[in-house]
Order: sequence, then structure tokens, then C-alpha cells
Amino acid sequence: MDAFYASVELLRYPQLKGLPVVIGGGRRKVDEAIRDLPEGRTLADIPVDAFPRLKDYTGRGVITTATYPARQFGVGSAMGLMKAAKLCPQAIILPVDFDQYRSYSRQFKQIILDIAPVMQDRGVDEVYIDFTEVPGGQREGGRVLARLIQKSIFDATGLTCSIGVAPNKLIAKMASEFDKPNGISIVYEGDLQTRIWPLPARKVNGIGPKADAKLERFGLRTVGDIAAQDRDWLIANFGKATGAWMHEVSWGRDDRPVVTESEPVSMSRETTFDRDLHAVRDRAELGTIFTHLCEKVAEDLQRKGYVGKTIGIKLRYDDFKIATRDQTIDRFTADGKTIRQTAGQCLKRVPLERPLRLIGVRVGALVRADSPEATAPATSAPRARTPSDAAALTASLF
DNA sequence: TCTGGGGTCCTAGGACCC
DNA sequence: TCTGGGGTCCTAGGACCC
Repeated sequence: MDAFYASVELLRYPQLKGLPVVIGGGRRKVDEAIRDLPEGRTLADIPVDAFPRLKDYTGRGVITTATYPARQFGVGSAMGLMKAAKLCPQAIILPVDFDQYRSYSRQFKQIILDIAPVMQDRGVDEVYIDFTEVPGGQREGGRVLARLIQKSIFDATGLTCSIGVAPNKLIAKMASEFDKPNGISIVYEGDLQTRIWPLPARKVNGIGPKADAKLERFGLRTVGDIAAQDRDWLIANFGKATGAWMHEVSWGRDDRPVVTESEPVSMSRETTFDRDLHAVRDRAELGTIFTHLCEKVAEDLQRKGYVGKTIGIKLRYDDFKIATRDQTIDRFTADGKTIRQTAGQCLKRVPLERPLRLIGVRVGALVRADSPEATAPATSAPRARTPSDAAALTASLF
């Protein structure tokens, strides 16, 4: 989906069309500004001048989506709001409304499923679709079906998407970016050298900032640069699995199927504070937030019908370093109190000297609540494999 | 002016078991 | 006399993705 969150917001506020708009934070200041918008007969009547601007925003957070006009200014997703404010102070900022995006997400996915039933969920705004067995799926290399999907989604929702059609997921994903927004790209096997090899290595799904930097150190910039390397050389320098994988993807090879069903592995909740908090000085506030996160995870598990038995915490310190601790208990649970108690144990094993920026709670090793394992008698408790961290404040702070 | 929230998968070492 | 071999589970960290 093209600029998904922003596009959904423009459905509500069509008067913002063509303007630089960013969706981000969802933090208090933006929420308040939106709440204070003047009354209009409809949302579309609210004057553009009444919307909050990036330059008036001070606080934490990142941009989740920027409209294409905003991108003209160099503003993009994952960018800090303060930095974005420098690049495009006049941009309108709106808070994230996840419920709304999820609702549109369900809609567009259902529309696709009705046309092409072999679909893999890739998050709120992206899917893989297997055209192979869809009637007409091969016409014009898939372009006819791609157009049908685009039109069906647009007619039902007013949202646009970009589609890449290729012999496998790897290439299709890259192709989907060739003609954004509202574009269709067909890439054939024989197009590898002309259309894929010139791309920066970073465009490969799975090559992130770290791998890209390392490739760069070897002077490898493009997918073609990787393809030109010896398989054994790649393995020697990037490891057996990664090296072999890089060799395969650089030659456009990918045999992963489109997976239509999957079970969640973990569920978590985390929050970044408006200001850094200290375990001792801000103990009460932290304790409240911590308990709340545990309750939220418990609600999520119960609502979706899962139980888990590995409970963990995540801390992000003011220096952005992350620490995690987890503990596996002897039975599956979705109970807030149990999660809170076990997470509290984890907290005692982690250093708490530095100010904290974020705290999170996670439940993993999930099974369906109605599965046999979920209700089976408690397994023998795993022995403690959790040596106390010498640096930890062992006092029971929470 | 620092940098969200919710995920998945991989690696690696240690404990433990047969 | 230094000290097998394989497998699973648990934990911590990290890369990456949407």
C-alpha cells in the first residue's frame, strides 16, 4: 500500500491532499492538537490552517509515514520528528490511529483474498500473492490481474497500492518499488541483469544497514557486485548461511513459498517515556507503567486466544543500549498477575543504574489457549539458568 | 534535535540428557 | 590419561522487517 497510514488519514482529511503530511508519534502533543481542532460540519471542513505543524512540535517520536509531498523535503519513515521539523517545518503532523489502519488493512486484504486466495500477510500494509493458479493470472505477465487488484482496492477504499510481479517473492518485492505510487512492475527471469543487478544491495529484503556497511567495506555496492563474487568467497567472509544466501539472492534465486497461515510466536507491549525515568527516583511511575504493560499483554493474549510460558522484559537505556531478560515458567499463562510477577523477577536481574527510555514486556513460546499443551499439567520447572547480574540493583524495586 | 512499536529469525554458549 | 557425541532447551543479544 502506498504511504499507507498517511493515505488513510487523507481519506478523513481530504483537504490535506497534495500537502506535506507526516504521521508520527501519537504522543500527547499531537493528540491534543488534533483534539483541539475546530468543529466542522465534517472532518473535511476543518481548515488546513488549524492543523498542527511539525515546527510547533517538541518531543520524542519518529515518523511512521510521510506523504509523497513531504518526501520531497527529504522526510521519511523512521526519521526523528525533531529532525524532520528542520527539513520541513510546515509539514502537518497527525497522530497514528492504529485501529483505523488495521481496519483498512483487513479490508484490502479481504478484497485480495476474494480475487487471489493464496496470500501471505506481511504486516499491516503489505502482502505476497501467488498468481500461479489464479484464472488469468498469467495474462500479460500478471499485469491484468495486478490491475484488477489495484482497481478493486481503490474502488472499495480509495487507497492505492503498488504491485510487483515476478517469478519469486524476492524479485516481486523489489519490483513493487519500481513504480510507486499506484504502479505495476513486471519483472521476468531474464531481466535480472538489467533491472536487478544495478540496484543497491540494500534493496534486497534481508540486507539491512549492517550487512550493507560490511559489503561496502569490500567495495560491493550493488546486487550485481555481489553476484560477481565467488560463492566460496562470500561464505568465507559472511559466514556459511549468510554467504550462501547472498549468492542465491544476487542471482535472483528464491524458492520460498507464499505462506498463507502462521501462528504467532510472541506478543509484546512496550512504551517510550516522554522523559527518561530512573528506577529509583521514578520508581512509582515506572511501577505503574510496568504493571499496565503486563495487563495489556495479558489482554492481547486473551483476546486472541493464546497462552505463553516465556515471559520477558526489555529495557532501553538513555544511551539507547538494550537489555532483555526472560524466564520460562512451568505452565502456560495469559494471566496479568502471573506475567507481572514473572516480569518483576526478570527486572531484578538487569542493571538499573542508568536512566531508562523504554520499557517493554513480552510473552513468548505461545500456543493456542485451546490446544492440549495449554492445559497440560505443569512440566517440571526448568532449573534456574539465570545467574543474578552482578551489576543489578538486587533490591526489589518493583 | 536523537532515534516508535510490534514482530521474526538467527547465533552462540551453557545446562542437561541419553 | 584429561575430558565422546549428539540433541534439546533456555537465555541474551542482535539484525532485520513493516
